Amino acid sequence: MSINYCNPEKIKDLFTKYMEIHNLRKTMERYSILHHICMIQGHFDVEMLQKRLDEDNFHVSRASIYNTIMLLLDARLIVRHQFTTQLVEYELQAAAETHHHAFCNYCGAIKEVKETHLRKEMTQLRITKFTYEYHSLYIYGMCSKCKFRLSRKHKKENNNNI
Amino acid sequence: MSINYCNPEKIKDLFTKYMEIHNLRKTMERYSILHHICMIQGHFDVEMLQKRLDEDNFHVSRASIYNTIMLLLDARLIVRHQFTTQLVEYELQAAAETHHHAFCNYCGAIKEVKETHLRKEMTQLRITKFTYEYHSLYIYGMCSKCKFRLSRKHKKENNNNI
DNA sequence: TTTACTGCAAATATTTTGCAATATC
DNA sequence: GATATTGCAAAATATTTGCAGTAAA
Repeated sequence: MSINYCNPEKIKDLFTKYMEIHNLRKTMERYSILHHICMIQGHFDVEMLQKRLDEDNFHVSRASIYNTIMLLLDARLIVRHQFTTQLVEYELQAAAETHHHAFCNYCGAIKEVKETHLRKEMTQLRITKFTYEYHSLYIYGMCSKCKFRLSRKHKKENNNNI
Repeated sequence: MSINYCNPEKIKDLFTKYMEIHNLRKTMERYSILHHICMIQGHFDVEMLQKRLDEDNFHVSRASIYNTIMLLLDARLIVRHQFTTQLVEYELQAAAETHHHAFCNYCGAIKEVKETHLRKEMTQLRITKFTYEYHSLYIYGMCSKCKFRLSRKHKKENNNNI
């Protein structure tokens, strides 16, 4: 149930500005990658992104995708998530800043959590000899489905022992 | 400047208890790996851990190190950090819970931040349909050294333009 | 005695790199 | 026209897996 709170045109303009400042070339590949990222609801990984581009008949090499993702990270237009060892995911910064992430340790589900109070506190955090730029907060635990499933399993096992 | 706030004996006992509950075998390898982790000040990676074990004439295979790390993560005795794409690091949970981490985007330095207020708030966080177990908070920004270095570089460039 | 665990090597997965071709400025 | 960027394939890196031997229970 994630909504992209993004304005694709605005994000594109920010990227253009970023590339101009850094004397980078504004290639079709880079714009196309960003465009498809804006079209994805929620998280994505490199695999998924390339598949979407291919489906849209715009093939971009793996190397270029990694290159562009690096630029977008540096431009602070996307953020990187890694909840488990296996999978690296990304998300539009514009979408990510609207919520925290709660990860279920038992089924891997990711729940988006609105919590403006905490976010405000952290943005106001002052660390000595350190200039705050951004942060990431991941909350780990058990989702309600798993809690229900595991409590039933537990009951069943106890009954079997009688 | 990181201190291991660990009591190796206590941590070993917790691991023993964990293995007994889960019907796992208490092997020399597993205890040796945990022992060496307790001896490391601050963060470590798989490479470093194996090197330390080898230096102590206790060779353990890569596979067993990964296996044991997985158990220790599951037992909540160590935590996993990944500040960048390249490097996965681990840390004793007992040490990690005493601080947050602030990562410098420009030189990669990791600063440990004492901030009990935030930690308490997060532990008290209640999310609907979700049972909190633990969280991770990373703060990203610029350390004072890089700020100084970059401001000097900037000044120098401006002078050259005159 | 049973079988979980280990070491080793091979397999898998992910990301980076070298280089010739191409497209941007 | 100069050169940054791309695609491709190969290389580098990190993690997992299969299997035979070993050791914990």
